[in-house]
Amino acid sequence: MAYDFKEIEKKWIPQYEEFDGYKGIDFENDKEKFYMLTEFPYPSGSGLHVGHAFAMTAADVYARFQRMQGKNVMFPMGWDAFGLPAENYAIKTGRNPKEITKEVTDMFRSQMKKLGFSFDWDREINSTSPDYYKWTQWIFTKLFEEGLAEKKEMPINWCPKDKIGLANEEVIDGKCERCGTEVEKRTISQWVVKITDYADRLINGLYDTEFIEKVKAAQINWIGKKEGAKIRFEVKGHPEKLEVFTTRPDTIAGATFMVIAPEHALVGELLEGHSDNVSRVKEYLENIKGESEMQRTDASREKTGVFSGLIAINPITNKEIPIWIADYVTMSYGTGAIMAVPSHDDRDGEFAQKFGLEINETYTPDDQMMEEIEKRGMGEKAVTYHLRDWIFSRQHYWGEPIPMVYCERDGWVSVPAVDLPVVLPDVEKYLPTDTGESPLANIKDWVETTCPKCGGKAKRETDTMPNWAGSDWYFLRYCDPNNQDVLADMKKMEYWMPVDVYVGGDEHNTLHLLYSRFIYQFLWDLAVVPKSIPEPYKKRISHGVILGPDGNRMSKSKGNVIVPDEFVEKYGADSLRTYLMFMGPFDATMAWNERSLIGVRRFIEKFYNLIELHAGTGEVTDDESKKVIHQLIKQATEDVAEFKFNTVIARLMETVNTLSKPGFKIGTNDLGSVVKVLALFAPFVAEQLWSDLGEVFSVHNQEWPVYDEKYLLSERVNLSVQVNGKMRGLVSISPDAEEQTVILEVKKSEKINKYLEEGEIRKIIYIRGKTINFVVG
RNA sequence: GCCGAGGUGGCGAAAUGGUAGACGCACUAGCUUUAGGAGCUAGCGGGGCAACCCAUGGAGGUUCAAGUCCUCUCCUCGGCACCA
Repeated sequence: MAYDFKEIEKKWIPQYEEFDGYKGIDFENDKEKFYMLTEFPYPSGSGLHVGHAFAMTAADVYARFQRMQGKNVMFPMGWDAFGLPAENYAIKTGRNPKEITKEVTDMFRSQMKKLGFSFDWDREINSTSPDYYKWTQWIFTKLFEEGLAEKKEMPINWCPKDKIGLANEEVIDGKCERCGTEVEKRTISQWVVKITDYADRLINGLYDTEFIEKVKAAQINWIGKKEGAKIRFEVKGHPEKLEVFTTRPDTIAGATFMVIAPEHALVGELLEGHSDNVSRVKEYLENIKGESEMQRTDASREKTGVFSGLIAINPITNKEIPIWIADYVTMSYGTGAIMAVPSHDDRDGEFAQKFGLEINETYTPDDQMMEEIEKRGMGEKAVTYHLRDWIFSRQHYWGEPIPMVYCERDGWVSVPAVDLPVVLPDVEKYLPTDTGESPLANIKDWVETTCPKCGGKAKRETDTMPNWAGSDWYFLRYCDPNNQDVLADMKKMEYWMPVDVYVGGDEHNTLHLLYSRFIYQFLWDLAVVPKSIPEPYKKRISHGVILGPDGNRMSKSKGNVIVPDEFVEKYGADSLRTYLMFMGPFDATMAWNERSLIGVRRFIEKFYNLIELHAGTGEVTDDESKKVIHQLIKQATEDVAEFKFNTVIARLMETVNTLSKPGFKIGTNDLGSVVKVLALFAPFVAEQLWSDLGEVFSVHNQEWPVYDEKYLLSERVNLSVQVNGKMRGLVSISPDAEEQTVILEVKKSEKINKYLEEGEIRKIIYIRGKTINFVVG
């Protein structure tokens, strides 16, 4: 029978429904546990993307490998299903996002099964299920109770068209992600989570992990810890001193002016005063008000600013220095005020140049300066972070309701655990209201409630959580997905945690990864996760990106989107999976190429034919076949462990090419070993071939083959002969031949001898089994 | 500007400091007469009839030996960015 992937898939896919080989078993202490995690997708209406297929196939290959190595593997999957696209679709169609989510997750699940991912479906979770978000809400109440969440006035990105607050990540190039309108800054009351309290721990915790370098760097960079000093400058005629943050207190003698942000409190005070400069300051503020966030943060832009009329005193030089207002200084970093050292800082220099301010070229940085500053009480050492507190409110419908109640008497009160979850109510309209509140604000009898503390009248919070909330702790829920009493059973977490390998995309290296590490550390402080495990993820690796056939990032507008289903249909899931893993290194950026996929398809066909040819013949494997097969096993064992899948597939191809030549005899056992290697990549055809070899279901819970060194030893090896470092020929010789034997053999070759006779042999370097180099001169 | 990853045939890519280009795609020639994006054999970095010579972004260096290690430099991609 010829290879027919449709028949094979039709036959085997249903068999895995009841298959327990893919399930992780709690407390299976006879085996080593292995927790393999790949990011749970946002299930969008357009279905599983080829990027998902790529990342998940890689994780699947690795999970299968660990399983065959005899480990008890947990490889779960779920849905991160709250979010804007479902809400937008609901707004457009008037349909309930709950229904839409159900349809879409059903579609995703079925696509994943068709692709042969070995997920443990008993552990499936859904962030939009009340059973799940009960605990997302519970975590929030704890943050509040521990003083890490508070509601305060915060400037946010505001879309004037949609009348909605946007998170930074929802602003693309200064424009609203949904409608493309330029966003404005607006101040509204928002829940804020103090992730900055954990900044140092989020850095230090990285040293306990085996994250790849790039991920560690991205996190450290994002947190942006800077050590420096806070220094106070006297302002003439003003009672309060002006505090600045600087990383270079040693350069203070070079500070010839100061700059404050337009939002700085001092500017507000100034406008109430009678300075001659007030009108000019007002004019400047008016000018920059119209600027978008994007314009303001464009580093290449020419600097603008205005003299405030205020004069400060440099505490070291005692010179009077002017205070300027400029938008290149922002309130969100440091103190919103700087001492400008134009001779040392490019931006300050540029500013001084433009406005004709003094530049002190003669000063030199002074190592003792900090000591002096502290002694004189002018300032002290300080640390500042780029990481900002996490704005946790969204005025959207499709998210977890923030489980808080506002009482006139008691202020904000968290909903007690017994009353959780606060279920997201059904609404008529999913659009935000004119006031910028979430649609929940329209449901009177939901909003109006009683205070959990005093029993008096109170109102519910109508904002919902950001889409990061559900993914902050999902890896814990997989350990115990149906627990009604706690977020996950402690013993089960102790067994499964930490995540051994977490495969994900670079786009989540800062936000998701940092947020979830923060929440885990917070839960650790609450002692609701195992005390012995301070970090949730042992190893984080990031997968590559698949570009469209034109070499560009896939996008609907470019029309270069690859939909995996189409290729499953055309060439089969096995070919698609194997091609995805063969494209290049696991972490590289690679362009889609259908011709190469066809090449992989040819290989699978050839593989199929090879096994079919030998199956049931009762052959005894000959030495040459043994050698080829054991080389394959060795390379596969080593390379799969390092996520080097492309080279394993190359070796599989070589193996099949060699063994397909006439004359090889291969027994069932050895055929089985080769099928097991293929099973990682092409699970369905491997299952078929395993069955054709007369073996019992399933190839996927077999033991990984072990190679025997004795088959890898060769009697002869081609030794490269170099003369003065240049390759001059090969001699076929025993790999452990003595140097004298090699030299005798080399001398037999006229071709090589010619070079040896060009001079006297001064030195011979012989590397057994590899090379011999004659230094002639 | 900072951080990270890279630069090897027409293309995707391989190479514990030891035969550069495995494997795949595309291409060429020959054989097969083939309803399936076929199969088989051979060739396939550049130059040269050849012996050989030249080739891993560029320039130096270490070494018997460098794509691989070191120094400098150019470029590409990804992330962050008026970070004080």
